[in-house]
Amino acid sequence: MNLTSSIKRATLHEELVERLRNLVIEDVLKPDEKVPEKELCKTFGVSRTPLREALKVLASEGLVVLLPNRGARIARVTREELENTFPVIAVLEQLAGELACERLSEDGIASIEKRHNAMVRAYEARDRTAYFQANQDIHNALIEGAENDVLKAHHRRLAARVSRTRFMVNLSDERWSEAIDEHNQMMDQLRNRDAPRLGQLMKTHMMNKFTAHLKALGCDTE
Amino acid sequence: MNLTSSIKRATLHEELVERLRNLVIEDVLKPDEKVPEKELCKTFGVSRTPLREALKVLASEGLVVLLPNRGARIARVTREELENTFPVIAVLEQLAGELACERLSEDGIASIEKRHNAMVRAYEARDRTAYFQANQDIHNALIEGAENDVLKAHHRRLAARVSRTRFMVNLSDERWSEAIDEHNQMMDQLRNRDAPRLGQLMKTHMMNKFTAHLKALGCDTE
DNA sequence: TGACTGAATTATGAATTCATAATTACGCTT
DNA sequence: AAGCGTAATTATGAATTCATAATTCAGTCA
Repeated sequence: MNLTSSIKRATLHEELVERLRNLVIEDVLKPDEKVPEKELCKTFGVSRTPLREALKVLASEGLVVLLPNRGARIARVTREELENTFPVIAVLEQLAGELACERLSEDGIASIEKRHNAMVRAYEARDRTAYFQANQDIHNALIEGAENDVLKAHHRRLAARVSRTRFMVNLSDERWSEAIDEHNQMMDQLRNRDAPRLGQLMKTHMMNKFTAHLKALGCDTE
Repeated sequence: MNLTSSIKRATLHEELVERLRNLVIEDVLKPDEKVPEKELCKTFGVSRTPLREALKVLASEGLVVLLPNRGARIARVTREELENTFPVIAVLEQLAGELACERLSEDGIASIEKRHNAMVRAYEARDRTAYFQANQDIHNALIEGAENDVLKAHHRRLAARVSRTRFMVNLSDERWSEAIDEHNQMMDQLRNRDAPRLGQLMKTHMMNKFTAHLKALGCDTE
């Protein structure tokens, strides 16, 4: 147990960054919507100063857009931005795969295998929710296994940015089966501890995922 | 000429973020030093509010550390952080190389070749300053040529974080000659438009650069 | 002399206030 | 009634104020 976890939160703006980020990611605050400064101040019971500080941070993360003298709006993720973000996530996951391959303990690999099996079972039961959860667990475990905080932080930021669109698309049966196949190959290479091959597999897996994702979105995201 | 370039700056905090970032990168504000809030307010002629907003943003970028009720300090870059950052920069440059290879116009390649030749001349004249400048120009041109703002933004952020240490190390003659060799190979593959090979070259070039960098730093960075 | 205590000072985080830009509402003209 | 212009209202950015936490410094006692 982490010692700092019991400490509530040192500063209001940090807490607010966290909360506002979740509101954006969970799509409570919708794209292009104006951020209701006054209202949020009331609901959180804080003054405008810390809230505005938090908005500045979120703006630097790209989650909100600040228009001078016209307040903050929730950033809209354009298709172009998705197309730019995905390859970056892919190479970060490639690196994560390579590093995790070298650094994970046998127990760590076993733990990922457990999640992998859970994911396969979810697929066989066609349980999308369980599948998405297990899938995300695996990717997170690999990022964690890379033991590189810089990589983790940048991956996290990028993932947050596009996570909203994940809920907007449906996984086709064809792509789903492909994805499972790719994950099986990844699991094989992880067990082999073949870092370059796992990295390559993860990169192409992510790119395939994104291609399917974009295709499912169609062109109406702009 | 960019139309927005004539507009001074919309908000104080944006301008302050920019200025403070430069003060950190240019090592005017030194690692572990306390950020002199009051003093900076006077020199910039602003109140504490926008300055503190800027500090929050810089903290989210990792350039400063905020200690609750104890103000802000300039972040110290540890050896561990360097070791984590370098591979991430390397894979981003790999991706940049791949994309630039596909997207650069012939003129764009010619322009890089000009900078490349300038770099080689600087090497032959053993002009370190000119070399570093030309070298950075080439890398920036490749990032730019990738035409991916997300990649560019994350690369920029990471580069800013480690740029300070660049001034701390001396390039050995041996490494310098190796670097020129690597750049020649990169230039060849760029002309060939062999994206995977250029990407691979850039990744290993960066990793070699970093290895030399770390070796030159020794273990006294912690 | 040197470490400890506690008051004075200073710095920090957050609320409030203030000036100004943007938006809305209203009346006026055609 | 539609469009324009101006006044009222509101929202925004930034300065100021205020409460509190941290630091400094003087005085005390071992």
